[in-house]
Amino acid sequence: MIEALKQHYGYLFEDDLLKEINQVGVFKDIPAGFLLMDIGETIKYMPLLFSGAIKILREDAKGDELLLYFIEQGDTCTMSFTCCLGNKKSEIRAIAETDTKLIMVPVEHMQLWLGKYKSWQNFILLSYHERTSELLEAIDTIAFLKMDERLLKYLKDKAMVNHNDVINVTHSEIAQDLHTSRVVISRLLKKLENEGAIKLQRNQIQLMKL
DNA sequence: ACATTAAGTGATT
DNA sequence: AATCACTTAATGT
Repeated sequence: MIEALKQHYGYLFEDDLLKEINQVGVFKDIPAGFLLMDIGETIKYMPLLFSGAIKILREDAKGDELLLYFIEQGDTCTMSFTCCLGNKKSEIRAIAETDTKLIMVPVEHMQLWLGKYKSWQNFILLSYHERTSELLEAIDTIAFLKMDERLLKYLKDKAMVNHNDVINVTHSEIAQDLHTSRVVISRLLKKLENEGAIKLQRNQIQLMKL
């Protein structure tokens, strides 16, 4: 496992830190669709991604979801950091978008390492910055883009994290992520298909031009 | 062959 | 852009 760590995080962390991560972390193989963290749960571990992607969702009062952003390799969940300081509960839901390999580090080490390792400090600050940017982007998307533009962005993002232009989703799953109705998605997808941007099949969408 | 789930469509608000 | 109501198509048992 230490080799895998070095391979993915060696360029970020010094050897001593890698060793510590290796000692206290738990390596996990997560299948696509697995619920990693739900709203209201206390966060005990922070994930360091090796490969794959995780989607981060917000939920409204009715239980409907809204996709905020994806986390990819080299990323961590900043929420886990914020929460461990105040022992707060998660305000987001995290679901594995693809099969994902990651290492779970107990949160109590995070603060310790902040003082001990400069590289860890940088990593946390940088992650913070990246997450904040992505949140702002998510807000912009919801506030300023129309549904057809949001859909197109969604498809592109999805293709990117999956490293594949063929996406396996149903229209209603998209509708859930974008917090709209299936009918609307079906219509917009149909329009995109007529424009030649995508190709539709049952449970599958192929992106033609990006 | 039948039931279930996914997707397409017109009409209305 | 959302909702309803209905149709058609694909898929599982």
